[in-house]
Amino acid sequence: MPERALPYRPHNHEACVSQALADARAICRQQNARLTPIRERVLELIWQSHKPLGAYDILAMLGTEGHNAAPPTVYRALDFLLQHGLVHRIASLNAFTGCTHAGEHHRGTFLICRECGNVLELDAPDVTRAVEAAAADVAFRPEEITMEVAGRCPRCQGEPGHA
Amino acid sequence: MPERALPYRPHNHEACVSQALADARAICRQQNARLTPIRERVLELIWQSHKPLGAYDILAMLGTEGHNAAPPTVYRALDFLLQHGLVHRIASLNAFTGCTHAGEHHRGTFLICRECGNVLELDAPDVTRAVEAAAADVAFRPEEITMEVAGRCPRCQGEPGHA
DNA sequence: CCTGCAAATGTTATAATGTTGCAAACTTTG
DNA sequence: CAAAGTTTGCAACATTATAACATTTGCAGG
Ligand SMILES: [Zn+2]
Ligand SMILES: [Zn+2]
Ligand SMILES: [Zn+2]
Ligand SMILES: [Zn+2]
Repeated sequence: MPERALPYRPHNHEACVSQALADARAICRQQNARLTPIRERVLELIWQSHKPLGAYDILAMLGTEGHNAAPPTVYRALDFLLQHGLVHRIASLNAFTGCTHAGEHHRGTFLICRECGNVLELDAPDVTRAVEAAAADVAFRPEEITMEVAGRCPRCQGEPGHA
Repeated sequence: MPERALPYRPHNHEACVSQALADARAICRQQNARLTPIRERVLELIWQSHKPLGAYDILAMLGTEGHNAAPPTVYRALDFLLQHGLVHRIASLNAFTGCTHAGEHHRGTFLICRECGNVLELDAPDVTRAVEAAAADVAFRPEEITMEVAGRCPRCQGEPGHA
C-alpha cells in the first residue's frame, strides 16, 4: 500500500480521499460487507476533513446536503466503519478519523496536535510491543489498545496556529 | 512510597483508601492547594470504588448522603483532583480512577478488564519511552499520553465474571 | 473586629454526546 | 414472488459535560 502524505503536509487531499474510498470499497467487497451510500458518504466526510470529526459534525454536514439524518444514522454508519477497520475513534476527542492503514488489522497510535488539531496516525510496532510486554508482565490479555498522544506537531512548534 | 496491593487481589482496601487520602493531603499541603471537604470526599469515593467511577456515579453517591450536589460540583472537584495528579480520567470509559502514583508526575498505562471492570494502573516506563521515541521520529512533541488497554485481567481469563 | 478580595460552592439551565425501540424500506435468497 | 435478513427512518430518551451568574467561605490587610 502506498504511503499517504502526512496530514499536516501540503498535498492533494482529493486524491487522498479517492484513494481511501477506493480502498474501502475493495475491503468491503473482500469482506462481503455492504458499503452503502450513507456509510460511504460518512467515510468520505471523515476523510475530507483533515481533523477528526465528531458524530454531530457529520450529522450537521449530512443535514446541509439535504439528507435528513438523525443521530442513529450516523452512529450506525460509524459502527460499521469501525467494525471494518475503516475509521478509528479517538476517545480523548470523542471524534472519528479515517484509518490510514485500513485492512491491515493494526493498533494505531495517534499524535494529536493541540494547536492545529491535526492528527497523525502512526503504525508503531515498538509501542505495541512495549504495551503487550507490560501487559504480559501482569498476565493481562490485551484486546484493544487506545494510544493517544496530545502535544505539538512539528509545524506548530515554531509558528503556532496552523489550521 | 509503598507499593499498594493490585486492585484485583484481595487486600485491605480501607487501608488503601486511608493511605491515598493521607498522601493526597500531604501533596496538597506541599502545593499550597486546598483539599476541601468536597474534594476530599470525591477522592475518597473514587478510591473506595474498585472500579472507575463516572461523574454521575459520584453525584448519585453524594446525593444519598444528603449532600445536594449538582454536576458542576462534581466536575469541579474532579478538575481539581486531575490538576493535582490525584486522579486520572479514563477517556475510553468516561470515568475517573485514583492515581496510584500520586505526586510522581508520571504517565499511567491503564489495563481495563472488560469482564470485571477493574482497572490496573501501570507505571510502564518502557511504554512511555517507546511512545516518546515514535513521536520523536516525526518531530512531534508529546505533552500528554493516553494509554488504555482493554482486555481480560488474569482472574477473568480462567473464570469469567468477577465483580 | 471589619472590610474587601479571591477562591470555592450553589443553582439553574443548557450543550454535547450517545442509545433504545420499533416500524418501514430495501436486499438477498430460495 | 415470498420469506428472511439487513439497513434505514424516526421519535424519544439517556448520559456526560459546561456556561452563566448568584452566594458563601477563607483569608489578608486596615
Ligand atoms: Zn488505523
Ligand atoms: Zn499542529
Ligand atoms: Zn497515576
Ligand atoms: Zn477481570
